[in-house]
Amino acid sequence: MTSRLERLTEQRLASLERIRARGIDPYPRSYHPSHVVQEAVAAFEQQGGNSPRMSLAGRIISRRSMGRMSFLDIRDHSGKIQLSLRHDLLGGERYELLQDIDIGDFIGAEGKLFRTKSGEVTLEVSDFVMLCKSLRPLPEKWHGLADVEKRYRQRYLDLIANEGSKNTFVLRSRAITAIRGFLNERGFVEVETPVLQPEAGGALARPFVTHHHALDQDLYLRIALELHLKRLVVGGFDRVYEMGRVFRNEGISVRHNPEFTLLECYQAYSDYHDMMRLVEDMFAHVAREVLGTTQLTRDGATIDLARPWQRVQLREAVRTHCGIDFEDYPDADSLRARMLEMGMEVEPDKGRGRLIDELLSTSVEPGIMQPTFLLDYPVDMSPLAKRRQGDDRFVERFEGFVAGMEVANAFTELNDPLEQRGRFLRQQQERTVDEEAEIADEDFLEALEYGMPPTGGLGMGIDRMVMLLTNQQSIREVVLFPQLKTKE
RNA sequence: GGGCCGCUAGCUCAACAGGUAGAGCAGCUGACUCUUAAUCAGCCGGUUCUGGGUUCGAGUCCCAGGCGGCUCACCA
Repeated sequence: MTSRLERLTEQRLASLERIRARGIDPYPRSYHPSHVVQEAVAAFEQQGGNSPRMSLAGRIISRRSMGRMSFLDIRDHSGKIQLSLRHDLLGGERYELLQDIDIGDFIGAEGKLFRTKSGEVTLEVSDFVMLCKSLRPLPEKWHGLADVEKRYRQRYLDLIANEGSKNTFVLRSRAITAIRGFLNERGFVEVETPVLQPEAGGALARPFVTHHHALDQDLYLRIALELHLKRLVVGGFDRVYEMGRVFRNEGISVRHNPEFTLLECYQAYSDYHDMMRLVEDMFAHVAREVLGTTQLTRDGATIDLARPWQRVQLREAVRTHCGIDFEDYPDADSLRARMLEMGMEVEPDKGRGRLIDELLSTSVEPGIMQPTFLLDYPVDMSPLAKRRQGDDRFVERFEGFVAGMEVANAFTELNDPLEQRGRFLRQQQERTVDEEAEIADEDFLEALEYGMPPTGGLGMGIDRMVMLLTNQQSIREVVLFPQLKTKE
């Protein structure tokens, strides 16, 4: 380390030794404050300025010293408060201990609250104890921590220095609680299914591979929750969900972290119309719980998550946005030719489904601001969804979009085991040219053969939902420890 | 993986056209019993991301590399 930081640390180590020399433990076991800061202030205001004796604890975040009187600001999880420490009240020995107390240390303090001349509620400290000595200087109080890389690598500093960042993650937690509450209220049962799997199915994505030594077998980190949750529907969990981490070995971007949190839920005796209703209600519920409103502001526009969301046929949406009716092009070759003709860059290996997906993600998705469901996807994009009644080319599937971002994906689940097997086979045939095709999961197929009731299923990216609710443009701002390359 | 941009004190940022690397905060010493971005006086503090090169002289120009941001590609 550089000499400057070394010197600061040396000074603090010297303080630490002086504290020990006084017979004080700088790292005591516990401290039980009578109040948290916010409650203490609220009680004081309520009682018209009368204060009982109380104790508070927190990290020192700033300090103003005027000789025989000092003010410290401390902060706990609920807020910050000013402490007043006076030489005449504490006595010389106690007051001198302040010499060895730095910004960043934790202390516990007891006394009574009063209001200063300028009106700030302040604890008049009659005694205080050291709770933890800090050996490194905190980021600067006024500008906070701005270095983006440092904010991600040392998130704890970001949380200390930037209140907004902390608020984002508190909101994330509340959103997740709200989702659980919403689903539990409706009779859904939360479960946990394996992260390590012999085959990574349920989505089209490149998995991470690992190895189990005792079994001497390669295992994959899951890329979706789908196939196990549907096994549970077979097993009689009529309403089931899991909110869990999935892993995709693909590019990293402002919308993609290699591991992210996915909610999937399945409701027996339902179809994708019911799932649309569920998505509308869930978004509105969560927004009300964490924001107190269903309205968001994004890029200066107001977005209202309250239902009803717009419903547009995918085919219509693609046709209006880029002038291609993909039903005029029944195979990959003709569609690709059309796209090339329009000047689009097209990977030569992509199947028809992936080409349509490209049309969707490049021309349609970015333009959708208000909550919208695109419905009825071509069957070749969706091997796990049930066909539309009366039109074999499409499946009953929708994706939900808000602010140019995909936030939900749902369908009427395919529960015909023979057709499911056929769909898997077709995917595997395409696999020779397309690495990320769905793999036939024999165990899953066997489960389906026992019979799965008609079921609606839904997947939602929690990180993206939090991005919406917190108006963040990057997924790294809503993931506490985003994936970064190791230094050196 | 491609393109563009960035990396200077613990933190936030300066440094013209290539000419002794600066400031604020934090820290240290002193003064100060209602301050709150406390104030006042003084002081300390640098591998300018790394390694090469050009030059009398490089934070600055060139080459290579590292890490990050944005973007494109990739991506259920």
